[in-house]
Amino acid sequence: MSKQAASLTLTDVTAEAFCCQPLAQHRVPAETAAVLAPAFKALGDPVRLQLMSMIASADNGEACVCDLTPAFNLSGPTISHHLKSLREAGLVDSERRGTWVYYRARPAVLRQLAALLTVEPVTVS
Amino acid sequence: MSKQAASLTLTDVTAEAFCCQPLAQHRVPAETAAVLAPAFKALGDPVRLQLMSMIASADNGEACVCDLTPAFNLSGPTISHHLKSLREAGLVDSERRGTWVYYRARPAVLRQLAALLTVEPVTVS
DNA sequence: CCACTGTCTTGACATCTGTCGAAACAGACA
DNA sequence: TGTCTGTTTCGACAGATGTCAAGACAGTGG
Repeated sequence: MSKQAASLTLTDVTAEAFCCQPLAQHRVPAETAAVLAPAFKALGDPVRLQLMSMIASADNGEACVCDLTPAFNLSGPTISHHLKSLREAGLVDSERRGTWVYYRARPAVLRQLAALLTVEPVTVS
Repeated sequence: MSKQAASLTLTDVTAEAFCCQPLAQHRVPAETAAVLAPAFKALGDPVRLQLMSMIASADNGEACVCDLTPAFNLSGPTISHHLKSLREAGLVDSERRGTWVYYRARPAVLRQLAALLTVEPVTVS
């Protein structure tokens, strides 16, 4: 069978191909909702949505905190707090290299969320 | 002409084609983030994510509150509250027909969110 | 008009969230 | 070692959120 062997720790968004049937085609089961809702929640703040975009669209695929922080009128700790939210939601990874910390997007998770929201092009009658 | 007349209240997600460049291709501007974040926020609760799915995937495109409520171990007012959140986020519409109230998804908004999260298939080197 | 059913609003409550300043931690570099 | 810079954690606080019970509102049908 597939990756469903035993009671796998399915409760991890970062597992590749965790889901997703489009939300508009099949009812999202409670378990799936519990796993994916936190990711949407993380994107549900304007600051985090921008942070996510800045990270995902960065030239080399990663962004330094030192580049992210000045883009907002917010304190360092606050930005750090938001980045932690994104990290805990599985949307980004962080890595320290010397003095600076770099954040990198996890495209697989973004793809899952996008797949979930996918709607058929247009209802042609 | 289109709906863009003058300084249109662009701060409305429900405006067709309000956006969206994929988040991973261009930085999401603050204004766009402010408009779209509430939609993600609305999907950021497991109950609402399931409600959204139940509505969007309903047979005739609409779901009655009387069908939604029994699917959860939550009081009527609580479900109503969540449905209000979805409505205010522009994700669903509601209509009363006689005794029952029906909710219907707004596919255009879902499409915008999906477009925003779209990531290129796989980074082929 | 009155009662009954379905849905929403109100008021209350505990919890969570976004924000900051202060302090702690991690490396670089003298 | 000590100091400086960049980042995170801690502690605190106001405001938002999820939940419920009680009551208000909307339609149906006597």
